[in-house]
Amino acid sequence: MLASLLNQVPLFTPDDVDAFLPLWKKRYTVNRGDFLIREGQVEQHLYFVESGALRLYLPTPEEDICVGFAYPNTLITSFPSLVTQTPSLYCIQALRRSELLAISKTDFDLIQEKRPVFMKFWRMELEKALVGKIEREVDLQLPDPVQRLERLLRRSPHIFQLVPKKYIASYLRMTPETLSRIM
Amino acid sequence: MLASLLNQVPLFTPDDVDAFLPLWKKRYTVNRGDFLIREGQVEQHLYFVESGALRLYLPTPEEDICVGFAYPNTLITSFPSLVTQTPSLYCIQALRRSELLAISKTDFDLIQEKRPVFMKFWRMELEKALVGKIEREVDLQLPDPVQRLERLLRRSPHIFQLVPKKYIASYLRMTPETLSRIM
DNA sequence: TGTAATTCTTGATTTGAATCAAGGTTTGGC
DNA sequence: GCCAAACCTTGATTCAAATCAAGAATTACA
Repeated sequence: MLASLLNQVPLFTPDDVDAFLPLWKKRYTVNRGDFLIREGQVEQHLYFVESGALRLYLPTPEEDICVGFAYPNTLITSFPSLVTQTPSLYCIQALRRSELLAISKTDFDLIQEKRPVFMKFWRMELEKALVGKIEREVDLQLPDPVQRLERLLRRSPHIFQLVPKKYIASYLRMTPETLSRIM
Repeated sequence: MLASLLNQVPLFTPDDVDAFLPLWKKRYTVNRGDFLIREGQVEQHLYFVESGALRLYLPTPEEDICVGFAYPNTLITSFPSLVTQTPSLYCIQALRRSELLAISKTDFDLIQEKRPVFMKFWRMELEKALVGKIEREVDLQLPDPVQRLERLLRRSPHIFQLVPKKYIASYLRMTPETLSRIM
């Protein structure tokens, strides 16, 4: 599953893939409600979702702010914590029973040093992620809830099947009631 | 100016810096109101601001949505367009007379291939940018305008000196009237 | 499969930011 | 240094989304 995805990356030779796959050493199965990481912990892993669904959110005194979702074939981590190795402000919680593969930061850093193609790969992934966040930044600034919804429907229609609407409402910075009324 | 900044990057040897600096070939001086890039153009450069101030925004039928600022010692570009080499949705406009240095995408890509340290440098810059955007994503989701303002005041107090408040208001997704009332 | 917990929907009401408007201030350019 | 343009402030009013509330539908899992 991860294998077939990596084999589709034009950058990688079969040998690159063979060097990479064994680094995804840990296999996690989490139940609905379980946490991959909680606020205060330092993120040590990058996760690949094989099955299930998860939410990434910032807990605040008032309410949780949902900032992302993960589902099969996507990567997830508490990125700021992983990069800076400081305590995470974010939590990652399973919305249903989920299976994940994990690679440690150490192993990931090492293979980037050993094989430049992985640094290039990661650079490209970061560029894609940044482009996505820039689009998201615009989405969040739209004053009209209907427009915000439309843009998410266009960009990620599948998440409406995978994730309870109340989390999507938070992600779209509106109440569940408002989302329900405009859907 | 750019030189002294690059010399502070621990990653770089003096030789790296010597190889990099000459690639910043073009020098632009733009007047207040001038555009570095307009919607529809394909971004070819990464810019370094030596003096002045600029805004990065998405023009929409209703209103401009301000998504960023640049000021001395910062980099700016229409990132999605630069990376994907597709027409830019964004505009970059000078808010006052500004002086910039520019490196072409081609030269930047080449030096990353030639000298791995530049790939590493760029990866780190991308990581920083992504962490910044993740913080910004949370800022934008805060329902209370006062909290949004507070977070910007904490993170970038200097821009209040550099940029007209009406653009800051847009950046904070509120009207100039609201910003004026809460400042 | 049955039952409890969770999530979703719909209606009534409140509230706070947007809008509209006008006067005052600062800034840019000649 | 002067003038026009741009920007900011403040007040009155409007309006759309949040809140409050309750019942319906769906989902989890024993």
